[in-house]
Amino acid sequence: MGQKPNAARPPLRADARDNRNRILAAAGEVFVEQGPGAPLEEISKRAGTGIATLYRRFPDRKALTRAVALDALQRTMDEVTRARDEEPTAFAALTRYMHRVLDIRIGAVFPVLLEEIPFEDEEIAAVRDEGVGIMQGLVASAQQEGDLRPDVTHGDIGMLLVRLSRPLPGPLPRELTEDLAHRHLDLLIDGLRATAGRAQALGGPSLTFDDLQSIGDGQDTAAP
Amino acid sequence: MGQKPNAARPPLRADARDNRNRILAAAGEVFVEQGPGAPLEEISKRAGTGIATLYRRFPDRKALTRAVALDALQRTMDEVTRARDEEPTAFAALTRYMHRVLDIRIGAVFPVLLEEIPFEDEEIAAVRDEGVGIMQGLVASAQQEGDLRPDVTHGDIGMLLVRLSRPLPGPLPRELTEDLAHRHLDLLIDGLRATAGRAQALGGPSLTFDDLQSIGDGQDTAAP
DNA sequence: CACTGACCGGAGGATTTGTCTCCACTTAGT
DNA sequence: ACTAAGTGGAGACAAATCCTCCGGTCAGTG
Repeated sequence: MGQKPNAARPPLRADARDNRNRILAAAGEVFVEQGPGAPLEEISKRAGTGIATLYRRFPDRKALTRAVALDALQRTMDEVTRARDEEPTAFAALTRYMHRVLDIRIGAVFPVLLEEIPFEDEEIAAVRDEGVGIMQGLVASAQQEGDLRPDVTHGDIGMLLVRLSRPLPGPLPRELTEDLAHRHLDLLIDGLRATAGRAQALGGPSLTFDDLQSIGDGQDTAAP
Repeated sequence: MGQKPNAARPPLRADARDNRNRILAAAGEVFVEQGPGAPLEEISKRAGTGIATLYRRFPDRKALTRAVALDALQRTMDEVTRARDEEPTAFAALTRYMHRVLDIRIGAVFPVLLEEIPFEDEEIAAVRDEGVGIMQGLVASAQQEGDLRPDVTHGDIGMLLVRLSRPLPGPLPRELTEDLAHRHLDLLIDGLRATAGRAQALGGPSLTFDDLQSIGDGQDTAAP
């Protein structure tokens, strides 16, 4: 488990391995900035390699997309696990995790995944579901401990992270928009806190991750 | 003032006027969903007209973009003015305004404006600055009245609106993402409220609209 | 009702943009 | 020092998009 079916591939040479990682990182950035259809040449250029190198490691766009998604998901898993284990309260773990997600920017990569990769992809689904499960647990705990307002779902948190992760369009330099994202997340976290004199409960649909999944199923983008 | 230099154009025929408006509306939607580079044919199709009609009214992409931006800005101006005049408190006006902006989705159109239209465009700058001025006034009042936390700027609010306005990527139907946007705005508004026992002030840069403007000046997207 | 000039749709040529392959050159690893 | 793995970039091919042209239609008027 955890190895491609067609195993026994000789390990990459050191420099090739480096290049592969650089391409993966660059692809993450470019997908976040320009969307999942961004030109692959842009990615290879940003990685400092030729276009051929990219195609050698990832036979087509789908393979690259998938690798990026898997990589980001795994890092996110790491973060949520570590946050849960190291922070004193569930709420603290949640906030720490949220800030870290902004840094990874998986929030912005994740929707790409949703659009381009079938929901059934096993390897991805496994990592994803485990991470979602942990998050769900944190949310429930934080609500039981009275720190997190009871009317939000882990789906809300996920979607808010997506919103905050995406870079603001326009001429702002990247570093600045990232600082702003953290600032705005702080603002949001204050809104997530449980408070005695809350005016009223939230309106609108309170979706969970599973709801999103079932909605996604009925979709089709085929052309005649 | 307020009329194109080359005035005295005969008024459009009724059906042509209709088409023009439909194109404008469709362009707004498509730009929001697909970005400012979206194919013009998609716009004309969604407006229910032929591509030629679009080109007849708007000689090129820039003209269309500009018209969309101006239209959205004017509606936003309307909303902020009305909110200020009709609501009992500045904070109430602010929240009402924010919800209305989500409906107009100018938040998502505005960055397009920033990218495609020169900052010096007089007609646009006039409407924009007036709207920004009113917002700035509302923020200051709400802070003086003790309803709005003192460490946010009108720039924060504007950028948060941009974040919330943009549709979530992925297969969610449009209506659903809009409902969710309002839900999440409510969450955010609770974070914006002034509260006695606030943990700590916000970190990160606290930019105003003017800061954004001066940052935008030093940009260039020319090709060799 | 009949007329006419404004208005319309959509086919299609030109052009830009992106994908992916091939091959002569370079370099890590023994 | 040797060699198999790795590399880069030109360019053929394909797709998407722009924008114009022209025969047909319809709103508005007398």
